[in-house]
Amino acid sequence: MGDTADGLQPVPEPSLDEQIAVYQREFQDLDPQVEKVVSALSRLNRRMNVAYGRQTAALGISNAEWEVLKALVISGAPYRMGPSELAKQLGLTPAAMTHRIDRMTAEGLVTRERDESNRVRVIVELTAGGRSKWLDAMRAATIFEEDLLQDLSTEERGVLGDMLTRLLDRVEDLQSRN
Amino acid sequence: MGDTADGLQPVPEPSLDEQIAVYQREFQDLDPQVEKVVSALSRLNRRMNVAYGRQTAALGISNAEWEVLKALVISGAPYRMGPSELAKQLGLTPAAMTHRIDRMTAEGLVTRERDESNRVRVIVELTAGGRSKWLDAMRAATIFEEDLLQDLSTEERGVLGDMLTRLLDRVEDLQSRN
DNA sequence: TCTGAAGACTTCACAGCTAAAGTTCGACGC
DNA sequence: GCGTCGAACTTTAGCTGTGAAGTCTTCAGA
Repeated sequence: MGDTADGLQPVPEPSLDEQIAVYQREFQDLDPQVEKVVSALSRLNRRMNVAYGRQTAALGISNAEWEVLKALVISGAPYRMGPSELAKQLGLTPAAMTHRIDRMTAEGLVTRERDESNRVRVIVELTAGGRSKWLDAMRAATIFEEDLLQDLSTEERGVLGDMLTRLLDRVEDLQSRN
Repeated sequence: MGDTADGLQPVPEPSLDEQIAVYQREFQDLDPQVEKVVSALSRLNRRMNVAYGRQTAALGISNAEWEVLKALVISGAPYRMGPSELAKQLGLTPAAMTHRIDRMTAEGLVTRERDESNRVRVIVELTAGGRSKWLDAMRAATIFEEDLLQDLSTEERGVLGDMLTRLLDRVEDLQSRN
């Protein structure tokens, strides 16, 4: 018996267009143009996360930890944020944030201390080591990202960034009105 | 003392451009155009997953389960796949797939049986109920997706789909060569 | 000053994933 | 035939996340 043992084909991974063609057969009122955009977005993101994951793993941190480092750097000097603030930005529950900060503190990437001027609050602060890890990850990431966009001209990059920003505004708008 | 208790601002969520501006201060050789594209992609995807999650939750299934239903439908009639095939497509380990199939079998979304022609293999098959859930989720999803893209003209949608597809091809190429 | 309410974080119980070891079956060489 | 290898799935242990309850602190009003 050959490759296809009756019920199960190998199916390595259907191409985007194949996938959409099947969807159209199964679900008539589907706009293939819309579906192509959202399917590509979703696949692209999964692939990119895999790529980032490999890079951060090579640096001895996890993708999750890199997210925290990024948020702290983005907050600007002196690189301090509260756990719930971090949690909100990363889309996590405060409980998960507590655990992540535990781990990152143990690894020396951040410090955690009580805010003495308001003892309910906790201040998470980036350490020099954490900042240096961020830099390393950033260098690797930008190389990958430049590589990813290499086939797009400068104009195309601008157009793409603009359209994605508009989608982002739109989805934030949709979500704020519940 | 006002809003800003020394070290901690409220910072609801920095806009994309604010974020990139800070990045540029902290990391000189950053191409803001590239960064805008990748940051928008990442944020957009997170928001979209939240939206999908709400919709599938309203139907009584999880996002994870919806992914499985989609893969089975995409495989075409008779909607059968092996666990490891599914795992590969969804980017999961076989172990995770086993658990998901356990749950989905218990919920009547799929059936699991041994392939009698090759008793090492297992066949996961979509049930009528599972197919109907897929349809419900699909209806909700297309409404949301159409809504999301509403500000883009038909031409723009085409251009966006095309550019994203090129990025996808590129990232797959980068990953296949390890 | 005391009390109640609200906010910020942590703790607890549990769900879902990964990595690695285990099980079962089929294929191949002797 | 028989033993071994390899493939496909499952099982187990441990990690990371969620939701809900708990603790500690601050603030406003009696």
